[in-house]
Amino acid sequence: MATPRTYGIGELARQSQVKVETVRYYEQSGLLPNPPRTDGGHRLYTETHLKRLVFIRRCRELGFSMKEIRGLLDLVDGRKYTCGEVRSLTLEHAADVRRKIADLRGLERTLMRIASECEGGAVPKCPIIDVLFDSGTRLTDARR
Amino acid sequence: MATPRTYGIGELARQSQVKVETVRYYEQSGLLPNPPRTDGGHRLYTETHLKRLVFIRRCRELGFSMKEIRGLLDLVDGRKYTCGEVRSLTLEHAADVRRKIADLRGLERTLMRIASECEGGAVPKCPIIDVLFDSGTRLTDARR
DNA sequence: GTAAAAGCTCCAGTTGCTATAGATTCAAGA
DNA sequence: TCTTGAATCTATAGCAACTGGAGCTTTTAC
Repeated sequence: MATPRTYGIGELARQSQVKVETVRYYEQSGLLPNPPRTDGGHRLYTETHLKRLVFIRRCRELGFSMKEIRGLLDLVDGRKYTCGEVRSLTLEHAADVRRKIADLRGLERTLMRIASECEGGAVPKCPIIDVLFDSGTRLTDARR
Repeated sequence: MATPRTYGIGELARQSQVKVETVRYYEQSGLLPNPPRTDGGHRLYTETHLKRLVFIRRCRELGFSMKEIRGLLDLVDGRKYTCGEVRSLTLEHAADVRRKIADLRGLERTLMRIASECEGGAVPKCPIIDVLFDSGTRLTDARR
Protein backbone atom coordinates (compact mmCIF):
# COMPACT_ATOMS: atom_id res chain seq x y z
CA MET A 1 0.00 0.00 0.00
CA ALA A 2 0.96 3.56 -0.56
CA THR A 3 2.90 5.70 1.88
CA PRO A 4 0.41 7.80 3.82
CA ARG A 5 0.17 11.28 2.47
CA THR A 6 2.04 14.02 4.30
CA TYR A 7 1.73 17.78 4.24
CA GLY A 8 4.06 20.66 4.91
CA ILE A 9 2.68 23.34 7.15
CA GLY A 10 1.74 25.51 4.19
CA GLU A 11 -0.22 22.78 2.49
CA LEU A 12 -1.92 21.92 5.77
CA ALA A 13 -2.82 25.55 6.24
CA ARG A 14 -4.31 25.76 2.77
CA GLN A 15 -6.33 22.57 3.15
CA SER A 16 -7.64 23.51 6.56
CA GLN A 17 -8.10 27.20 5.87
CA VAL A 18 -6.13 28.08 8.96
CA LYS A 19 -3.16 30.40 8.69
CA VAL A 20 0.33 29.00 9.05
CA GLU A 21 1.07 31.11 12.11
CA THR A 22 -2.16 30.00 13.69
CA VAL A 23 -1.28 26.36 13.12
CA ARG A 24 1.97 26.87 14.98
CA TYR A 25 0.08 28.75 17.66
CA TYR A 26 -2.35 25.87 18.11
CA GLU A 27 0.55 23.50 18.43
CA GLN A 28 2.16 25.70 21.02
CA SER A 29 -1.03 25.90 23.02
CA GLY A 30 -1.48 22.17 22.94
CA LEU A 31 -4.52 21.82 20.69
CA LEU A 32 -2.54 20.20 17.93
CA PRO A 33 0.07 17.54 18.75
CA ASN A 34 3.70 18.17 17.87
CA PRO A 35 4.18 16.61 14.48
CA PRO A 36 7.32 14.76 13.42
CA ARG A 37 9.93 16.82 11.63
CA THR A 38 12.13 16.47 8.62
CA ASP A 39 15.89 16.31 9.17
CA GLY A 40 15.96 20.01 8.53
CA GLY A 41 13.32 20.68 11.17
CA HIS A 42 10.25 21.29 9.01
CA ARG A 43 6.96 19.97 10.36
CA LEU A 44 5.42 16.98 8.64
CA TYR A 45 1.69 16.51 8.99
CA THR A 46 -0.66 13.68 8.15
CA GLU A 47 -4.34 13.30 7.39
CA THR A 48 -5.02 12.92 11.11
CA HIS A 49 -3.56 16.33 11.85
CA LEU A 50 -5.59 17.81 9.04
CA LYS A 51 -8.85 16.41 10.38
CA ARG A 52 -8.10 17.60 13.86
CA LEU A 53 -7.23 21.05 12.62
CA VAL A 54 -10.44 21.29 10.62
CA PHE A 55 -12.31 20.24 13.74
CA ILE A 56 -10.64 23.06 15.65
CA ARG A 57 -11.38 25.60 12.95
CA ARG A 58 -15.01 24.63 12.83
CA CYS A 59 -15.36 24.83 16.56
CA ARG A 60 -13.85 28.29 16.45
CA GLU A 61 -16.30 29.27 13.75
CA LEU A 62 -19.04 28.03 16.05
CA GLY A 63 -17.70 30.36 18.69
CA PHE A 64 -16.21 27.82 21.03
CA SER A 65 -13.31 29.19 23.02
CA MET A 66 -9.99 27.39 22.88
CA LYS A 67 -10.63 26.19 26.38
CA GLU A 68 -13.94 24.68 25.35
CA ILE A 69 -12.30 23.09 22.36
CA ARG A 70 -9.64 21.66 24.60
CA GLY A 71 -12.48 20.15 26.61
CA LEU A 72 -14.04 18.60 23.54
CA LEU A 73 -10.72 17.28 22.32
CA ASP A 74 -9.91 15.82 25.71
CA LEU A 75 -13.17 13.92 25.55
CA VAL A 76 -12.38 12.72 22.06
CA ASP A 77 -8.79 11.85 22.90
CA GLY A 78 -9.88 9.91 25.96
CA ARG A 79 -12.21 7.97 23.67
CA LYS A 80 -14.48 7.68 26.65
CA TYR A 81 -16.77 10.57 25.87
CA THR A 82 -20.47 10.01 25.70
CA CYS A 83 -22.91 11.60 23.37
CA GLY A 84 -24.56 13.20 26.38
CA GLU A 85 -21.38 15.01 27.46
CA VAL A 86 -20.77 16.48 24.05
CA ARG A 87 -24.36 17.44 23.65
CA SER A 88 -24.46 19.20 26.98
CA LEU A 89 -21.32 21.19 26.21
CA THR A 90 -22.91 22.19 22.93
CA LEU A 91 -26.17 23.23 24.51
CA GLU A 92 -24.39 25.23 27.19
CA HIS A 93 -22.50 27.02 24.51
CA ALA A 94 -25.68 27.67 22.58
CA ALA A 95 -27.15 29.25 25.69
CA ASP A 96 -24.12 31.53 25.92
CA VAL A 97 -24.67 32.54 22.35
CA ARG A 98 -28.31 33.29 23.02
CA ARG A 99 -27.37 35.49 25.95
CA LYS A 100 -24.94 37.35 23.76
CA ILE A 101 -27.60 37.87 21.14
CA ALA A 102 -30.02 39.24 23.72
CA ASP A 103 -27.39 41.67 24.99
CA LEU A 104 -26.61 42.87 21.51
CA ARG A 105 -30.26 43.33 20.72
CA GLY A 106 -30.67 45.59 23.72
CA LEU A 107 -27.62 47.44 22.61
CA GLU A 108 -28.90 47.94 19.15
CA ARG A 109 -32.23 49.21 20.44
CA THR A 110 -30.46 51.76 22.59
CA LEU A 111 -28.21 52.89 19.77
CA MET A 112 -31.14 53.38 17.44
CA ARG A 113 -33.09 55.16 20.11
CA ILE A 114 -30.40 57.69 20.82
CA ALA A 115 -29.64 58.08 17.12
CA SER A 116 -33.26 58.85 16.46
CA GLU A 117 -33.08 61.73 18.88
CA CYS A 118 -31.06 63.89 16.57
CA GLU A 119 -31.74 64.95 13.07
CA GLY A 120 -28.16 64.59 12.06
CA GLY A 121 -27.79 68.01 10.54
CA ALA A 122 -24.78 70.30 10.60
CA VAL A 123 -25.76 71.56 14.03
CA PRO A 124 -22.71 71.77 16.30
CA LYS A 125 -24.50 70.15 19.19
CA CYS A 126 -25.79 66.65 19.49
CA PRO A 127 -28.34 65.07 21.80
CA ILE A 128 -26.40 61.79 21.64
CA ILE A 129 -23.40 63.40 23.23
CA ASP A 130 -25.63 65.12 25.75
CA VAL A 131 -27.27 61.88 26.72
CA LEU A 132 -23.95 60.14 27.15
CA PHE A 133 -22.49 62.96 29.20
CA ASP A 134 -25.49 63.69 31.37
CA SER A 135 -25.51 61.86 34.63
CA GLY A 136 -29.24 61.57 35.08
CA THR A 137 -30.05 59.39 32.12
CA ARG A 138 -30.26 55.65 32.24
CA LEU A 139 -29.21 53.97 29.05
CA THR A 140 -29.43 50.27 29.53
CA ASP A 141 -31.65 47.89 31.43
CA ALA A 142 -30.57 46.54 34.77
CA ARG A 143 -29.09 43.06 34.20
CA ARG A 144 -25.56 43.08 32.91
CA MET B 1 -17.96 80.71 45.96
CA ALA B 2 -16.94 77.27 47.14
CA THR B 3 -13.80 75.44 46.11
CA PRO B 4 -14.75 73.04 43.31
CA ARG B 5 -15.16 69.55 44.57
CA THR B 6 -12.30 67.10 44.02
CA TYR B 7 -12.12 63.33 44.11
CA GLY B 8 -9.41 60.82 44.83
CA ILE B 9 -9.16 58.02 42.34
CA GLY B 10 -11.12 55.68 44.59
CA GLU B 11 -14.01 58.08 44.97
CA LEU B 12 -13.99 58.74 41.22
CA ALA B 13 -14.07 55.02 40.59
CA ARG B 14 -17.04 54.56 42.89
CA GLN B 15 -18.99 57.43 41.38
CA SER B 16 -18.33 56.38 37.83
CA GLN B 17 -18.58 52.65 38.42
CA VAL B 18 -15.26 52.10 36.72
CA LYS B 19 -12.53 50.24 38.54
CA VAL B 20 -9.53 52.11 39.84
CA GLU B 21 -7.11 50.18 37.65
CA THR B 22 -9.28 50.84 34.65
CA VAL B 23 -9.27 54.56 35.36
CA ARG B 24 -5.49 54.54 35.34
CA TYR B 25 -5.58 52.45 32.20
CA TYR B 26 -7.83 54.97 30.46
CA GLU B 27 -5.46 57.73 31.46
CA GLN B 28 -2.53 55.79 30.09
CA SER B 29 -4.29 55.19 26.82
CA GLY B 30 -5.18 58.82 26.46
CA LEU B 31 -8.94 58.72 26.92
CA LEU B 32 -8.81 60.56 30.21
CA PRO B 33 -6.50 63.58 30.61
CA ASN B 34 -3.73 63.45 33.18
CA PRO B 35 -5.16 65.00 36.30
CA PRO B 36 -3.22 67.27 38.64
CA ARG B 37 -1.57 65.58 41.57
CA THR B 38 -1.17 66.19 45.26
CA ASP B 39 2.32 66.90 46.57
CA GLY B 40 2.57 63.23 47.36
CA GLY B 41 1.66 62.24 43.82
CA HIS B 42 -1.94 61.17 44.24
CA ARG B 43 -4.32 61.98 41.42
CA LEU B 44 -6.89 64.71 42.01
CA TYR B 45 -9.99 64.66 39.88
CA THR B 46 -12.80 67.11 39.31
CA GLU B 47 -16.40 66.95 38.16
CA THR B 48 -15.23 67.28 34.57
CA HIS B 49 -13.16 64.14 34.81
CA LEU B 50 -16.09 62.33 36.36
CA LYS B 51 -18.42 63.27 33.52
CA ARG B 52 -15.91 62.26 30.93
CA LEU B 53 -15.33 58.95 32.62
CA VAL B 54 -19.04 58.23 32.80
CA PHE B 55 -19.27 59.06 29.12
CA ILE B 56 -16.53 56.55 28.41
CA ARG B 57 -18.13 53.87 30.54
CA ARG B 58 -21.46 54.30 28.79
CA CYS B 59 -19.90 54.14 25.38
CA ARG B 60 -18.17 50.90 26.40
CA GLU B 61 -21.50 49.55 27.59
CA LEU B 62 -22.89 50.42 24.19
CA GLY B 63 -20.13 48.35 22.65
CA PHE B 64 -18.03 51.15 21.20
CA SER B 65 -14.37 50.24 20.95
CA MET B 66 -11.84 52.47 22.63
CA LYS B 67 -10.82 53.65 19.20
CA GLU B 68 -14.37 54.66 18.41
CA ILE B 69 -14.64 56.40 21.75
CA ARG B 70 -11.44 58.23 21.01
CA GLY B 71 -13.11 59.36 17.81
CA LEU B 72 -16.16 60.63 19.63
CA LEU B 73 -14.07 62.37 22.26
CA ASP B 74 -11.92 63.99 19.63
CA LEU B 75 -15.04 65.44 18.09
CA VAL B 76 -16.22 66.67 21.45
CA ASP B 77 -12.83 68.05 22.43
CA GLY B 78 -12.54 69.87 19.14
CA ARG B 79 -15.91 71.44 19.96
CA LYS B 80 -16.48 71.51 16.26
CA TYR B 81 -18.41 68.31 15.93
CA THR B 82 -21.75 68.29 14.23
CA CYS B 83 -24.77 66.30 15.11
CA GLY B 84 -24.44 64.57 11.76
CA GLU B 85 -20.96 63.29 12.50
CA VAL B 86 -21.92 61.81 15.81
CA ARG B 87 -25.07 60.32 14.40
CA SER B 88 -23.23 58.68 11.56
CA LEU B 89 -20.65 57.13 13.89
CA THR B 90 -23.50 55.82 15.99
CA LEU B 91 -25.36 54.37 13.03
CA GLU B 92 -22.22 52.73 11.71
CA HIS B 93 -21.70 51.15 15.05
CA ALA B 94 -25.31 49.99 15.14
CA ALA B 95 -24.77 48.34 11.77
CA ASP B 96 -21.77 46.51 13.21
CA VAL B 97 -23.88 45.32 16.06
CA ARG B 98 -26.57 44.10 13.68
CA ARG B 99 -24.00 42.15 11.70
CA LYS B 100 -22.76 40.56 14.88
CA ILE B 101 -26.29 39.58 15.83
CA ALA B 102 -26.88 38.00 12.45
CA ASP B 103 -23.66 36.00 12.76
CA LEU B 104 -24.58 34.79 16.19
CA ARG B 105 -28.05 33.82 15.06
CA GLY B 106 -26.58 31.63 12.34
CA LEU B 107 -24.25 30.19 14.88
CA GLU B 108 -27.03 29.36 17.25
CA ARG B 109 -29.04 27.71 14.53
CA THR B 110 -26.10 25.51 13.62
CA LEU B 111 -25.43 24.58 17.22
CA MET B 112 -29.03 23.60 17.80
CA ARG B 113 -29.11 21.70 14.56
CA ILE B 114 -26.10 19.58 15.35
CA ALA B 115 -27.23 19.13 18.95
CA SER B 116 -30.56 17.85 17.73
CA GLU B 117 -28.81 15.13 15.82
CA CYS B 118 -27.92 13.16 18.89
CA GLU B 119 -30.10 11.83 21.61
CA GLY B 120 -27.59 12.62 24.29
CA GLY B 121 -27.54 9.21 25.87
CA ALA B 122 -24.58 7.42 27.38
CA VAL B 123 -23.51 6.18 23.98
CA PRO B 124 -19.75 6.52 23.55
CA LYS B 125 -20.08 8.00 20.09
CA CYS B 126 -21.54 11.29 19.08
CA PRO B 127 -22.83 12.62 15.79
CA ILE B 128 -21.74 16.12 16.78
CA ILE B 129 -18.14 15.04 16.93
CA ASP B 130 -18.54 13.17 13.68
CA VAL B 131 -19.96 16.19 11.93
CA LEU B 132 -17.15 18.38 13.16
CA PHE B 133 -14.48 15.91 12.15
CA ASP B 134 -15.89 14.88 8.80
CA SER B 135 -14.58 16.79 5.87
CA GLY B 136 -17.66 16.60 3.70
CA THR B 137 -20.05 18.51 5.87
CA ARG B 138 -20.69 22.19 5.54
CA LEU B 139 -21.55 23.88 8.79
CA THR B 140 -22.00 27.53 8.12
CA ASP B 141 -23.29 29.65 5.29
CA ALA B 142 -20.88 31.25 2.92
CA ARG B 143 -20.35 34.87 4.06
CA ARG B 144 -17.90 35.19 6.91
C1' DG C 1 24.37 25.08 -8.76
C1' DT C 2 21.57 28.64 -7.68
C1' DA C 3 17.71 31.32 -6.56
C1' DA C 4 13.14 31.69 -4.93
C1' DA C 5 9.80 29.95 -1.95
C1' DA C 6 8.72 28.05 2.19
C1' DG C 7 9.87 27.08 6.69
C1' DC C 8 12.18 27.81 11.20
C1' DT C 9 12.40 30.37 16.05
C1' DC C 10 11.76 34.14 18.82
C1' DC C 11 9.60 38.07 20.07
C1' DA C 12 6.55 42.14 20.02
C1' DG C 13 2.00 44.01 19.22
C1' DT C 14 -3.14 43.93 19.31
C1' DT C 15 -7.68 45.06 22.72
C1' DG C 16 -9.47 46.02 27.12
C1' DC C 17 -8.70 45.28 30.89
C1' DT C 18 -7.18 42.73 35.69
C1' DA C 19 -3.87 41.58 39.12
C1' DT C 20 -0.11 41.14 41.49
C1' DA C 21 4.41 43.33 44.40
C1' DG C 22 6.48 46.53 46.95
C1' DA C 23 6.84 51.23 48.03
C1' DT C 24 4.68 55.44 49.50
C1' DT C 25 1.12 58.81 51.11
C1' DC C 26 -2.95 60.17 53.34
C1' DA C 27 -6.56 60.50 56.99
C1' DA C 28 -8.17 59.64 61.45
C1' DG C 29 -7.88 58.30 66.20
C1' DA C 30 -5.19 58.11 70.75
C1' DT D 1 2.29 64.30 67.56
C1' DC D 2 2.45 59.73 66.59
C1' DT D 3 0.79 55.74 64.68
C1' DT D 4 -1.85 52.70 62.46
C1' DG D 5 -4.45 51.20 58.40
C1' DA D 6 -6.49 52.34 54.21
C1' DA D 7 -5.69 54.23 49.90
C1' DT D 8 -2.64 55.21 46.33
C1' DC D 9 1.56 55.03 43.67
C1' DT D 10 4.58 52.67 39.76
C1' DA D 11 5.94 48.89 37.18
C1' DT D 12 5.18 44.71 35.41
C1' DA D 13 2.91 40.51 33.87
C1' DG D 14 -1.06 38.04 32.50
C1' DC D 15 -5.65 36.84 29.92
C1' DA D 16 -7.66 35.38 24.79
C1' DA D 17 -6.58 34.34 20.26
C1' DC D 18 -4.17 35.42 17.28
C1' DT D 19 -0.97 38.40 13.75
C1' DG D 20 3.17 40.19 12.01
C1' DG D 21 8.09 40.91 11.59
C1' DA D 22 13.22 39.99 11.79
C1' DG D 23 16.70 37.15 10.59
C1' DC D 24 17.97 32.84 9.66
C1' DT D 25 17.88 27.85 7.35
C1' DT D 26 15.82 24.30 4.43
C1' DT D 27 13.56 22.73 0.51
C1' DT D 28 12.27 22.77 -4.22
C1' DA D 29 12.51 23.71 -9.02
C1' DC D 30 15.00 24.87 -12.89
